[in-house]
Amino acid sequence: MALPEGIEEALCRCGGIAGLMERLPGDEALERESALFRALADPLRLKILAMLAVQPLCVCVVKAVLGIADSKLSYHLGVLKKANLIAGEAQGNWIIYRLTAEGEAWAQLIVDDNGS
Amino acid sequence: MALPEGIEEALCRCGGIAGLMERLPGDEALERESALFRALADPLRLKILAMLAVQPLCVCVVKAVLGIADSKLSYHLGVLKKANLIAGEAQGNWIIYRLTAEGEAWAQLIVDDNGS
DNA sequence: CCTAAGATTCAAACAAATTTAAAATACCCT
DNA sequence: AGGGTATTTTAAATTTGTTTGAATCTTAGG
Repeated sequence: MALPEGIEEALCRCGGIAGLMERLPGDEALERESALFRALADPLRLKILAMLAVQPLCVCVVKAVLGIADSKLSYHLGVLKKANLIAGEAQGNWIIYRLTAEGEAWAQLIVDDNGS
Repeated sequence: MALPEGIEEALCRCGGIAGLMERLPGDEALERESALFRALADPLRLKILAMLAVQPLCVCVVKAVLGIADSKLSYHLGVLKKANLIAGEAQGNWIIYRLTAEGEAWAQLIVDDNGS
């Protein structure tokens, strides 16, 4: 395999193909990180995070703001929960969701860059 | 709609449902951000970003490291390119990909948290 | 020109995520 | 206990994203 000038030399300096491979994150780390991004990869879910960044909310308020079906909302809340971005706590008839520490960090990023 | 204690009061303080909606990022911002996360939501693509964080590389070297089919790699490079995370420049027979400024920022995050 | 190597495109097959509507669960209140 | 509200679960239908292999494009070099 011939290589373009510049690349070959730089590649040698970092140990060739083998050296490059050693520097990369392991498969489980990549799997874990991509799973997090997958949870963030939906506008509805980002909107939920932005809402919960304002204050903890019960499902019914989130539903009122988004205007979507119960089960659809429940699905998306489940995705965010499984990704450890939010956590729900039952309080009487309601379940109140709030951001986790990790969720807060990401919500910050979303709200900061809101294009407004 | 009755609400749990604490939530209703806090909700009033921020302008009720209407007040909450005003605080959220607009649809186009959410669409734009979720599109970025969608591009990051795959372990193979994160691995490519990690590689390019070491140094710019031609497609053939990336392929040698990942061990996947040409067209598969091309697809994923296309996704990253469309998300503005990488850019390719032709040099003779090769195309050399490098991280964009935005790509660098995200690659940093990935490499930092590699669990090793 | 012709060929070979590097890379992309296309369409079909496949896999994964999302939506929908119905049914189920859990809790409070009388 | 029974009824009503809030939320989740399930399974089927749909949509979206990914893989595969064949065909195409581009460029360098004989």
